[in-house]
Amino acid sequence: MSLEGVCIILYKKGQTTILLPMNLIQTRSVSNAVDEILLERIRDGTYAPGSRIPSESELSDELGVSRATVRTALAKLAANGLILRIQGNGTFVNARIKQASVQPGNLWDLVQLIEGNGFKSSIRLLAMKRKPASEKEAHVLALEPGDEVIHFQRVFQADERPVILADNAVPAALLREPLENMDGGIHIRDIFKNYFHQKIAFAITDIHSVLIAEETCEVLGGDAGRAILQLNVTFYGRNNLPLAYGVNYFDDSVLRLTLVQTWS
Amino acid sequence: MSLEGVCIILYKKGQTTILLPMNLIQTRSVSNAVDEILLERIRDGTYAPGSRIPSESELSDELGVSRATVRTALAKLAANGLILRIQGNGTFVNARIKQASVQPGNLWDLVQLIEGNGFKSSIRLLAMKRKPASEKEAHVLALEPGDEVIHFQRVFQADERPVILADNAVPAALLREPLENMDGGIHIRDIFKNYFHQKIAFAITDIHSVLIAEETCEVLGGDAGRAILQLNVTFYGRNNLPLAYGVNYFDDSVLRLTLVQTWS
DNA sequence: CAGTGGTCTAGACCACCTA
DNA sequence: AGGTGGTCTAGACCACTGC
Repeated sequence: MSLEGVCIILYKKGQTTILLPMNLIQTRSVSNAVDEILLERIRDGTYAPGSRIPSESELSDELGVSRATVRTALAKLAANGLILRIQGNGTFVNARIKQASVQPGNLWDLVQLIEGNGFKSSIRLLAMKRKPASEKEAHVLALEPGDEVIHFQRVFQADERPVILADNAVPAALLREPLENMDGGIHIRDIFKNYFHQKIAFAITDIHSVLIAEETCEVLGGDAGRAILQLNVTFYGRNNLPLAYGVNYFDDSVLRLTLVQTWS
Repeated sequence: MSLEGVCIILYKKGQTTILLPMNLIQTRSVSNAVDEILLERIRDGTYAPGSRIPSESELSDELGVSRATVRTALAKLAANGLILRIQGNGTFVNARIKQASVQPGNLWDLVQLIEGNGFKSSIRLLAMKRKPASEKEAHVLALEPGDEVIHFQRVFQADERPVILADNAVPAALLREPLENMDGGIHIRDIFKNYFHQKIAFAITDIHSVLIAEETCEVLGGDAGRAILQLNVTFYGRNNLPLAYGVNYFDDSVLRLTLVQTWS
């Protein structure tokens, strides 16, 4: 196998041997490594937009892995809309992908949403407190009336400009570690891992259109009375138990919510 | 192989042999057949919500196919959020899936959106005409000023009640068959196949929040000045060329736009 | 520890497209 | 006809989970 998955990946490009920068490596599996190599070649233009990339067998030979492994990597790229696969013809780089701002499976990832729109994202924690669950929160999180939740209010900023107002509620009973000095900027997956010792299995997102509320307008700015998007996200753990409920408001004239969907 | 993919599928359930109804069969591949069998077992409660389903090896033995084939079927179910897979433990039926109204890859499929909300869908063609492309349409469809488009205006109904106003534009130059007697109710994939001799490769959808326009309100009814969702969909062919541009308006208080997203 | 899902291989055949 | 992606197999090993 010509791929070393430990910390550095070597591969041949034409005649030369390339050392892939370590910061690109986030994988422990060969197919993920292949995925990252191909992704990098698409990004740096080695595989130009619209052009045909090498066939499965060629990639399999070049990288020294089986064709099945190449296929799982290609399947991931195709699912994210980066390549188009046409039976009997070849695999092509999707030239329109830049238009998309989020991956289909990451609608809840606000950082990705902001950066997919070409901004630099940052997060500011407005408030964090423990309080009884609202009726809606109790219903969604399957709590009894009076049960407490931890409530976070955060603002996501694009190039320092506030663009998303995010409210999140988590049952206080789930907390396992003290919340002091919590870094509001980390990924929700890690928040749950570090402070709640839970793994998130899936999320269900509701997309609504609403008139902007006064308090929201004060945070986000802009005209009163305009229509904005409201994304309600419920995160679930492994046994279908709800872990968190979030309500996110943002202006779709600033942040475009654009999804690519490949034909099955 | 104990599966016959031709038109009838036989499989064992406990001790009995089951004849799967023909109307459930839409596949020519073994893994699709397995997928449909498992889907049917989830729907009819053979695999109860939240429960653990048989392991990959058990399914592979029972159905007489290889484990890899079972895995591709399970991967499809997992991608649609119907099952949760936990390494070292098992595969579980997602008990919350009923809450979702659309599959992640089918945001543009308005029929699925309506039926996912539990209504019976029907489509009414309001107008169909040939006219010069608007500025926006010309831009999105890569047309020259003055080029003509075929313009459809349709209303999607949920239990006979109008819920979605859909405008679609297709470059007239792409038309290959006369459009008379066109059935506005068929799938867009088939419209393109039958009348344009084109295959759709992927779609890019933009989600916006807007105040309802007067004309839209006349069709959909309800309060003037309320916020509704606007989905702009561009369909592309194989070589990244745009094939159609659609603008869909609907009220998210009637039709919920809900997506399941499984954790990678 | 045994059983589960996750990864990978080497090889085979098929369906489809282009030339 | 030759090459492409699509499907399938049989077998192997690994990583993780729960007992």
